[in-house]
Amino acid sequence: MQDYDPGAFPPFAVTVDLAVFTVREGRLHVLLVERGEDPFKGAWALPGGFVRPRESAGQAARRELAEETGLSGETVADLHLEQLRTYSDPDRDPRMRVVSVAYTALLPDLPEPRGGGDAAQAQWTPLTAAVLLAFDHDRILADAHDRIGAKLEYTCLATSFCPPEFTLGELQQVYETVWGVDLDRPNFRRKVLTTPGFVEAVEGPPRRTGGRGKPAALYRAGTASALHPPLLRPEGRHA
Amino acid sequence: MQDYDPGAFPPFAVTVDLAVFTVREGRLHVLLVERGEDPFKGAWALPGGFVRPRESAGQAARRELAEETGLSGETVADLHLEQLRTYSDPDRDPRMRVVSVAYTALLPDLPEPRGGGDAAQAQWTPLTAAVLLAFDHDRILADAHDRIGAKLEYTCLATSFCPPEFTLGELQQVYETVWGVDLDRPNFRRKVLTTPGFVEAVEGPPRRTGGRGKPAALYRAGTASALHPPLLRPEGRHA
DNA sequence: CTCCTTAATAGTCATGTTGACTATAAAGGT
DNA sequence: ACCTTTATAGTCAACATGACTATTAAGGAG
Repeated sequence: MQDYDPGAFPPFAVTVDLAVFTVREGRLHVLLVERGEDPFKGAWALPGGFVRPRESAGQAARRELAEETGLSGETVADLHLEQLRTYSDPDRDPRMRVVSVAYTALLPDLPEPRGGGDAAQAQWTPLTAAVLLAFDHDRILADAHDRIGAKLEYTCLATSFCPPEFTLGELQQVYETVWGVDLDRPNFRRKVLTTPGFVEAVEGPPRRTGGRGKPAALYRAGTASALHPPLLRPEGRHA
Repeated sequence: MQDYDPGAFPPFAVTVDLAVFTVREGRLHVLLVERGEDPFKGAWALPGGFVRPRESAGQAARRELAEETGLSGETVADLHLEQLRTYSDPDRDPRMRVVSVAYTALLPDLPEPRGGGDAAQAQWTPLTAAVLLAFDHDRILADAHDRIGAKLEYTCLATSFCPPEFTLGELQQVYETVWGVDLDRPNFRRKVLTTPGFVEAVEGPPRRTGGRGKPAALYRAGTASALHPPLLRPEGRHA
C-alpha cells in the first residue's frame, strides 16, 4: 500500500450493480433496465450506477434502487440488501476502468416498476429470459442466483420474498422457485414450524384467498436470521 | 450507469487487502505488516496494495501476497484465495477516496515470512493480538474470521490449512482452532471419513511423529469442495 | 344440498445423522 | 513391565429427515 502513487496512472471508476429478485407467478424474476446510452445501448442490464464521491457503495446501491424502481425511500431503507461480490476485470467496461460492487436484494411481488431515473425502462423479467445482458451482467446474475439459493439453506432470508403476512404455501413456493425443485408440503411445514424464530403465527382469521381449498393460516417473519440446523435442498445439487 | 460523468468528480483508488490465516501452535494466526509510511506509519495492517491499471483485483491480491510473504510464484498461484467483500466507506482512508476489495487466504504453517516488498516487516500474529490495526482493518479481520468459520461448516476448506499430507488430528485442530471449541475425536473422524471426497487415505507408513502415542494415518485433501451434509459447529453459536 | 376437487393440516414410520460414550491398539517414557 | 498418550473401533439413544397416509375446510358442479 506504500509504493504506488495513485496519481501515476489513470484512475478507476466505481459503480454498483443490483441483482433484484422477486417471485412472480411461480417463477423467479429479476429487475432489468434497458440501457439508454452506449456502450450496449438498447441492451438489457442490471440496474446500477456510479458511486458518488461522498457515499459508500451500499448507500449508492439503495439510492440507485430507489431511483430506478420508484420504490418509496422507506421501503428501500428497510429492505435486505446484501453485498454479493466485486467485479474488477480490466476489460469489463470498454470505455474505461470500472470496478463494480454487486448487491443482491429480495423483494415481495410488487407493482410494475416505473422505469424512473435514467433507465429507458425497467421491468421484471423471468430469470430464464434474462440473458445476453450488457457488460458482465450475465455472470453477476448467475453468481447472485447461486448465492441466494445457498442462503435459503441456512438463513431465514426466504421471508424477504414474501409480503408482511404470508402463508406457509407461499413461503414454500419461494424455496421451490429459487431452487427449481418440488418439496414435500408436510415436511416443509414441520421444518419451518419447529425452527424457533423462523416464522410466528398471526392471530385472526385467514386471509381472503379467492382460490379453492382450505384457507391457510397466516404467518409473519420471526426474529431469527439463521437456521439451525439448515434447510438443505434435496440431492447434493450444490455448486 | 448513464447520468454520471466519471470525469466530473475526483476519482477513486482501488486497493486489495488480504486476511491471510494459518494455524500455528494451536492458535489462529494472521499475517500482518508494519506500515512504513503515513498514514498509520508504524501501525500494523493487513498486507495489500493498489490494483494496477491492467490487472484484476484477484491478480493484485496474488501479486501482493507473493511480494509481501516471499512465497514462490507457484505456491501463490495454487493457493485458495477468496474474495471476502469490498469496503467503501468514504472516510476509510484519510488521504483520499479508496475502495478496497478484501480477500481471504488459508495457508499451512509456513516458515516466517521475509518481510519483502514495501512492508517494513511482515509477521504472523496470533489473532487475539491483532487489534488496533490501521484503517478499518480490525473490521475486515473480524469479517474474515466470521467467514472462514462459516465456510468450514459446509466446505472442505479446512484442508487448505494443512500440509499436503496430514493426520485427522491435525485437521480436527484446524476446526477447533478456528471455531474455538473442542470436538469429540471419534465423531469428527466418523464425519470426515464418511463424507465422500473430503479426504483420501495415503498409502504407506505413518509419518515420523516425534511425539508420544500411536502414530496417526496420513490423508490428503480429496476432490470434493462442498460438504453434504455440513459439519455444523456445536451450539447455535452462529452469527 | 351433496358430491367432487383442491389445498391445508395432522400424523406415522423407517432411515440417517449426530452427540455422548466405552473399549482397544500402538507408540514413548520411567 | 507398567503408565501415559494418542489413534482408532464401536455402541446407543436422541434427533432430524424423507416418504407416506389421513383428515379438515373451503369452492364449484350437478
